Amino acid sequence: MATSTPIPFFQQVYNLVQTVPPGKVTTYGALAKALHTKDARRVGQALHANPDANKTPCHRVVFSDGRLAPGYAFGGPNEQLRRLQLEGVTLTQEGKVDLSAHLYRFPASI
DNA sequence: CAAGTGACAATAA
DNA sequence: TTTATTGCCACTT
Repeated sequence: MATSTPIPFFQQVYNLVQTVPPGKVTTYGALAKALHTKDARRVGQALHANPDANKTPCHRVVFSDGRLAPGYAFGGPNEQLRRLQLEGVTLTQEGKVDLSAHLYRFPASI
């Protein structure tokens, strides 16, 4: 039968980000790989279009360098940084997330 | 329908 | 080392 509705790419991003546990972070590129795509930009677009930050921990998503996003949609990058610290994420002197300690690994596939 | 837009990442200089 | 450029693709207008 058919009629199976293909899940929009954005929705898959939200769904995947929601699987990231607190105290852990992930990168745009990692999310893109988990979705079998090459563009981390689509992931960022989805998070920016994020309708509900309370359901989508977009603050747990950082650059491949471990840096925070340039424009957090709900209070600025400062808010994102604060949430990470509240969850126990440690930052380096450069203000970057310690990916070596908090980078989350996704399950086999989605 | 076509063009524009964009929370990135990798490479070049 | 930092800055600039390119590639890439789904969503919005």
